[in-house]
Amino acid sequence: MAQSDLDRFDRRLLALVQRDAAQTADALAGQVGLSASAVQRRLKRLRETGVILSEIAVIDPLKAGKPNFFLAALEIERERPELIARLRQWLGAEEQIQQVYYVTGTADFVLVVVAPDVGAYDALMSRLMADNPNVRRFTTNVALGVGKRGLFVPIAD
Amino acid sequence: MAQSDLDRFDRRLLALVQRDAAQTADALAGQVGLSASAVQRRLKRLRETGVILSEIAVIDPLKAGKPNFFLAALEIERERPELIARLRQWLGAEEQIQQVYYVTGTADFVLVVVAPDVGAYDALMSRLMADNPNVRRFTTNVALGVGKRGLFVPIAD
DNA sequence: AGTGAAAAAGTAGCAAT
DNA sequence: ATTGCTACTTTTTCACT
Repeated sequence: MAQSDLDRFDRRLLALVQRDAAQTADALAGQVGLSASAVQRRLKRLRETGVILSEIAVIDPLKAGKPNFFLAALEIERERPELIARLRQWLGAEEQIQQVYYVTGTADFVLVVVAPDVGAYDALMSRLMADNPNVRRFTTNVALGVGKRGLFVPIAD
Repeated sequence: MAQSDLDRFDRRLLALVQRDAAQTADALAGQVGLSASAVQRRLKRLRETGVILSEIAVIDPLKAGKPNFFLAALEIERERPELIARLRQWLGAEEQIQQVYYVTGTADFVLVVVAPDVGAYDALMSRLMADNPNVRRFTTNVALGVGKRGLFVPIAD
């Protein structure tokens, strides 16, 4: 499903379920101006075509787990592009690595890492360096707090 | 509800619904070893006590919206702590600012920003600087791609 | 896309542990 | 205090218009 396949109703639905995926189809129907079954059909299609990747519960880290957040900026040797794919795969497989951004600028990759404590973070990053020789160095910013945490994607309406 | 109030069942439920919040209580019940009604009660309680903040649909940015991601590192004047609360509030109110981390190190705040294009990002950051005089400067990393995007919080089992 | 019936899931009360 | 069961209600699913 390409972006152009999303009509106004789909886009409005996506905006709504990104904020609250637990709403009933009936509630959504009222907001977008369709019947409940039309909403169901559209949501089903959006899930099947991968526009909606998943529906997840967002947990308050202060109330469950009390993890620490770290931001790591990796600098890569670009001479060996074949190693980059391996690195991406490695990053994707680590559950403590929550987010991976491939960036330009002072760094090449920026990671959002969540770990129970500094020791676990250190252990993770040691493994990262040991397993991926093309990571030249990295810098870490330790998060003292998290002000906001979301995955909202704005959709042109 | 403090963390210590979460027993083994709660923790296992949280681990499961963080991956898939659309599962039925019956399916969850089988995985944690409780009845469906016990699961429902616990989930309700976890929502009411704010351990579960929300349930959201995760959208594939490439298939909907095709936004650009930016990582902004803000450097703050610490001389006026009263302005920091205002800044935090400002950041929280902006929908394009998806995530805010309060960090130590080279920067004070790191933002994950999602915007339709560079122009929208520039406009946002101009407003940020205009409205918050205590932001001394910021650096931006433009994301060429996003390798992974999640909010999973590991919970000691 | 909407309608309506059947199936499934969620909610609430209750006895038992 | 919390479980599992059961009756009840809501929501989803699906065939049909």
